Amino acid sequence: MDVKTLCLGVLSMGDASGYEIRKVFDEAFSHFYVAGFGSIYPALAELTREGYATCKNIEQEKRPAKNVYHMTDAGMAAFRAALADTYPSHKVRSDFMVLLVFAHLLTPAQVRLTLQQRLSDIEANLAHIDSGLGCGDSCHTEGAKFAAGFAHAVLLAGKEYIEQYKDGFLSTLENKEKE
Amino acid sequence: MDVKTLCLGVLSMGDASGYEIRKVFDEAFSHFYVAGFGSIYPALAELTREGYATCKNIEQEKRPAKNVYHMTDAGMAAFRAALADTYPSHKVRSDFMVLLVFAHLLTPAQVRLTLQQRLSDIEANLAHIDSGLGCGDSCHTEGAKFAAGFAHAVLLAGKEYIEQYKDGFLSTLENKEKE
DNA sequence: TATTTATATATCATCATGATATATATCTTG
DNA sequence: CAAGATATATATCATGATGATATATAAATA
Repeated sequence: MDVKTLCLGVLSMGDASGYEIRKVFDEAFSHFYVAGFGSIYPALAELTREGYATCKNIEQEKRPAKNVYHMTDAGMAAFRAALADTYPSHKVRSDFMVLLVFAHLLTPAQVRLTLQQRLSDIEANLAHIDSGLGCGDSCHTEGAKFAAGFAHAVLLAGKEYIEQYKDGFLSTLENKEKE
Repeated sequence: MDVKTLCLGVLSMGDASGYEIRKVFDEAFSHFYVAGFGSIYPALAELTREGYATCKNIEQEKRPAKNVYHMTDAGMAAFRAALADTYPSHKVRSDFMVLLVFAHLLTPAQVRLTLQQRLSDIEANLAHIDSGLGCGDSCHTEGAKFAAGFAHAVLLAGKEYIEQYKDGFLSTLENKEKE
């Protein structure tokens, strides 16, 4: 699934500017998709060119003007078709796990810090879901709740695994170092 | 962390051709990093150009010749430096979760299939780790074992969540459809 | 015998990333 | 109160990753 399709998804929840779409990615979608301005603005420009969205320049008081995008019927049809055609892949790209696999090339202190950083990131993510932002104001559907629950369960399992095995792992690394 | 750095990591475990490096990505690293030929070959070419690896063309009987890469001391130093400088990020890109969030735009049958596909992918991943390939022949270090255990715990939690809440979720979607 | 799978490398258009630039206004902190 | 940080808003660009395609051979399978 590309950023263009996901922008259509955000627009299916209501009209929005590029900046507002980015906030949805950052807040509601952050547990399963990352996208920045560099992807979103070109995507919106092409959706407009293809007739899947229309763009209206809105003047604001005490704020810069914004370009608000609105999804067309063709856009909605394209989004439904894209969903029906999407395989439910689930990919992880984890520098955390790379550091673990090559832990023997780091000092035990560096590995300890790595584990602590991952733990505090997980805790921040869990807090984000618990606060309700993981769903977003915009999407309080059954599907969004199920997705948030899934993300929560997965994060919690990772946290518990690290907490349970961290000390044993670090001791082993420290002993190997002495040899 | 880019593909170039991870290729250095694979070479730190022993000399290898591009094709063999790809197999390591596919087998040992598949739970946290995806990379194909299109990324690996250019990365190896640049590592050679930078003096971090040397390349030797090896003729084989009944097989095409291969370019075997060997890490230099400068390459090892660069790899250690890159590890020390890497934040332990952990990013998910999940079309599965996108489909969940927009489940109201699919039929309940499509959502059911989506959940089944994810479950069988998770089961395949768990079996891969249980078989020992998740660590790879090459890396049977403490770090690789810890990483494999982490991946296993996270996958299992996802599987259990889906199994536990799947039926309730699908019933709700079916009831909403009747309205 | 025919097809698929495995070994092996290379290239390329398309897409995503992350940084940088620009401009203004509000909020916070010392 | 002034300085700096944060929030609103968009655009661009070099670099890097993706996924597909091309090419060639041999072994395994049907």
